[in-house]
Amino acid sequence: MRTLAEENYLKAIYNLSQNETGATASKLSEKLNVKLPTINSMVNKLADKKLVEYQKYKGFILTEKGQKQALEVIRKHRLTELFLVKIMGFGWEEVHDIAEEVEHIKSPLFFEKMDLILSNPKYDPHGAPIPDKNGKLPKTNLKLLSNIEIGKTVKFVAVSDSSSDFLSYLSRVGMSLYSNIEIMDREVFDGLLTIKVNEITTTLSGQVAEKILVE
Amino acid sequence: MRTLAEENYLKAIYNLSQNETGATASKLSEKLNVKLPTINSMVNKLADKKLVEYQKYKGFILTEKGQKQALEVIRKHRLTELFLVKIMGFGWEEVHDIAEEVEHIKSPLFFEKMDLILSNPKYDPHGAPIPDKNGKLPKTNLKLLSNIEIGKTVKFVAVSDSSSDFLSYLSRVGMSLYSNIEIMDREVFDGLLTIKVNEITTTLSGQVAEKILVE
DNA sequence: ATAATTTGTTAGATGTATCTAACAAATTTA
DNA sequence: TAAATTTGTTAGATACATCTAACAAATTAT
Repeated sequence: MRTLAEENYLKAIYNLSQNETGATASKLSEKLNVKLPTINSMVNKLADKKLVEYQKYKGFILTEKGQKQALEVIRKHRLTELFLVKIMGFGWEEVHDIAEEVEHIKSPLFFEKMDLILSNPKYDPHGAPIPDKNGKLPKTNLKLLSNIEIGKTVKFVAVSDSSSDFLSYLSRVGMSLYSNIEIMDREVFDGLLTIKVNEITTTLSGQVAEKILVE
Repeated sequence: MRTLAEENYLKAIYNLSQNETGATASKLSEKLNVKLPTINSMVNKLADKKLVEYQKYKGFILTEKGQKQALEVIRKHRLTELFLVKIMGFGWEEVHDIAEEVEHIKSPLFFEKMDLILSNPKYDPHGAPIPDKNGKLPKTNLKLLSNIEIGKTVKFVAVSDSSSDFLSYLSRVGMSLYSNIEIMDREVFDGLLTIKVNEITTTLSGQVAEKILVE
């Protein structure tokens, strides 16, 4: 049986692989808060199980089997987040940590019921796509708010950081998913951004703008 | 931090202590599906942590601290069962196994929200009392259906077996919680019981009658 | 292109939870 | 009560997931 640690490694490798930089030992180490030698021995085990492929001193990639398993866990995570928000009344900034625990529940029935109650949802409360039962992801074509030209108006559809701190900050400045954002101005020096959301003009730092996904 | 195994031992010891026979190593071994030497070393650890008291070759009892922790887990289990039935639409025969997993979620917020949604419920879907936040249990005065005199009418308020097999059987013969049961006849030889529920006459074996709690 | 730094690996230890084999105590049975 | 059985304990092994210390390879900087 898949252990808790294994599930977390698969998920982390999957998530890192989505970035251009790919999944390396040190990145995993940082992400999972685990020392490098531990990463090494665990990845060796995952390789023995044909879940990841790797060669010494190169990065890791998930095999098809590994990716399928990673997506199962991610499906559980995202379904849970949406369930927590829609059915249980949590705020979008509260659900990440709870879902990190719930995603490891084995019972398929539990998640099938969530899926049913939520009517086969496609996106979680942070705009991330929910893989379907076969691990298929809805295609999305997202851009970073930090790259949009001045003058354009875009729709806020996802965040790339689900931490409570970040999401609370967004809520505090009145930004919520699916609102329209008009790009008023951008400071060349540091990317400081002036935007208009719901008739209100706000200023966001470059770091924040990089975590906001729009279309 | 409390481990998963620890929580399961505390819960099992608590449950066994409720029976007259008390919690012994071999009973725990059977209940947890773990060999005797494992029980031994685990109970030693729990004793080091002042969660149980025990002397060699005697049974175990929970300390106040151990009992408090056991009741926390039991609270989570029973809240979860009720949530699964009332909010998620599961049948009472489906929820035990799922709750066995969910009860180990750490997030207090998750269970506080369930408690809120369910309005501080007092009983789970099997009639078992839900400990409150301080570990207090509502007093109940239950009798076994197998001990009720012929001619009496009683109310079905709980079961002592939450397994899917048992509960599906009860549903199949039309018995659900809070229905009134009239004792028509009892066979002296084997306790075979004839009862009337909702105008329908049914026969239950002695073993089944022992798992049905009434008042 | 060599030195310094970063990144990755090996070796060996630790804590948790489990096991089997061997034995000891308590209880039951003849 | 002595033998048989059941129940409990000790000793030692194993798998998992982690660690530190030491070293090796790859990358970057001088």
